[in-house]
Order: sequence, then C-alpha cells, then structure tokens
Amino acid sequence: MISRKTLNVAGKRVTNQRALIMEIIRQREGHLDADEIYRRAREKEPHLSLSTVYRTLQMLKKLGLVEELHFDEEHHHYEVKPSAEHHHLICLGCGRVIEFNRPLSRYIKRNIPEAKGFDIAETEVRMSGYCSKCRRSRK
Amino acid sequence: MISRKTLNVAGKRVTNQRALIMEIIRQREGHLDADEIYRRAREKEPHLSLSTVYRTLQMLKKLGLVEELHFDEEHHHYEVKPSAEHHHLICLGCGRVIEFNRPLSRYIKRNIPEAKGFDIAETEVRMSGYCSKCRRSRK
DNA sequence: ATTATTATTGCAAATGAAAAGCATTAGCGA
DNA sequence: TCGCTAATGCTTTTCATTTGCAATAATAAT
Repeated sequence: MISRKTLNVAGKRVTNQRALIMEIIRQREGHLDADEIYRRAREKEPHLSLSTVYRTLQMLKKLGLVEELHFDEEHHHYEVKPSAEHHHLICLGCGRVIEFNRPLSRYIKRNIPEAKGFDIAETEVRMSGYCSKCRRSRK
Repeated sequence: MISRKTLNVAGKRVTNQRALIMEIIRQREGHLDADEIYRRAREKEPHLSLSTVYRTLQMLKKLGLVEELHFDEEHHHYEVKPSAEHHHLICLGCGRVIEFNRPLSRYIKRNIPEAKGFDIAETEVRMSGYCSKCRRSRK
C-alpha cells in the first residue's frame, strides 16, 4: 500500500508534501505525469516545488510503490504499483490508454529460449496504434 | 532496403551526409544512439553536424527504414528496420542486449480481448533484468 | 554544361524534462 | 522541548533533442 505507514517502515519522513503527492496518485487511479501531479498538488499547497514532486516520485519508485511508464518520449507517467502485471495500449489518435491484465513476462519466460537464463526484473510493453473509434474516423 | 534508391523514391535528396549515416547504421547491425553515429561519421566527415544526424534519423524513421528503440530513459537507439518482429532483453548489469524473434503483437492481438478492435501500429517490449552471467556474479 | 530552384546543411541558440546545489525548514527520536 | 539531519524550495545546471537562419549543394530546367 502507498501510505504514511509505508514511509515509516522505509525510514522515510512523512511530510505534508509526500502525503499529498501520494494521495493524488492513489486517488486518481490513472496515469499521471510529474507536471500534472504538480498542478493538482499546488491547488492545496501552492508553495510546493516541482523538484519535490520529482524527488518524491523517484523515491516511491525506488521503494517499489509506483511504477514509471513510458507512453511517449516526452515525459514519464506514474501509477501505483499494481498487484497484477498489466500493460497498456496507447491510442495515437485520442491518447486513450487501454489497460489489460496478462502476465506477458511469464509467457516470455516460458516461450523464449533466449530469456531462459535471464532474470527478468521489469517488463514494459508499449503498444501504440489506433483504437476502434479513431480507426473509424480516420478513414 | 536502406540505400540511395530509397531516398530517391521518397523524393529526398541523396547527400553525402545521409549516405554516410545510412552506411554506418547498415554496417553495424547493432543498436546505435545518435551520438555514437555522430562520432563514427565524423571520422569520415569531420564537419558533419549533430543536427544532421538527428534530422536524418528522424527522416529515416518516418520513412520506416529505421526503428527507434528505448532501452533506457537517457537516449534513443536506432537499428535498421528488421523484416521480422523482434524484441530485446536488456541486462542491467553489463548492458548486453539480447534479441529474440517472436511476434508478440500477433500473440497479443489474438489473446487480449481489449486489443481486438485496436489497430496496433507499433509494439515495443522493453524487458530488463540480469543475464545469466551477471546474475551469477551478483550473488 | 550552366543556371535556377529549393531541400539540406552547419552552426548557434533554444527547449524542456529531470537533476543537483545549497541555505532554510520541519519531522521525529531522545 | 531540543537537536539532528532528512526534506523542501528556489535557483541553477544538465543534457538530449529541436529549431531558426544564412550558406551550401542536389536536382530540375534551360
């Protein structure tokens, strides 16, 4: 879980800023980027610095509480670490992100000989294309 | 193929710089980043600009001749567009890149209901972990 | 071949996300 | 409550990639 307690256990201090940032990530189950978190957080704490957002995100990532996603090259997105492995389809038309649960890393470990001796730590599948709606409107 | 002819067909001018850059990417079958291409190219044409490398890479990507890979967050890597879909395992220990051929996008299209109406244009699987060698030396 | 046209180049300057330096502030254990 | 030191805010830096623009060179036209 992503809470004050987790920070205590990890020997990290529970600051208002961290609590707020975690709150934002937790509530909005979606995929936020640093700047979006920053903007939302400032509504409550106008003095909050963007650096703090970056630092907190970095920390939460290291603690394994949030996952860093790479939908586009511009900036990273973050989400609370999901219990089950899941991946994303990104629509190039409308930007919609479709999630699906499927342990691809297991499939790969089982079926790819080259991956046999390999200790896979992280798997991220980035698939982009056009969702059914955008596909229709394109033609 | 990645050659002068391809440029002609696409209505692009064949410049020494482009020929050189394409040559470098073609010869070294590996995965080069912009700076590495730049350094190699300058051995032959010391006046070549890094911008040109980036612009050429951008162009080749648009023409579908090279693929842009995202091994790490720092910078992109490029390789000639392969005929068969393949993906990469990146070792966090030694940086070694292991390739494997497996049409994962086909597997996904077939097995993921959420991907059914989706027109997948690009699939990139980024898997990182530790290769057998590094795994041993870590313990 | 020579000239005209305009895509490309090289250089320098701009961008923009992320990180880092440092003085100040505020958790938290004693 | 006090003191130690992690964490913050601000500013500055970094570094890959992009962009503006005048100069150059590839191709088309003559």
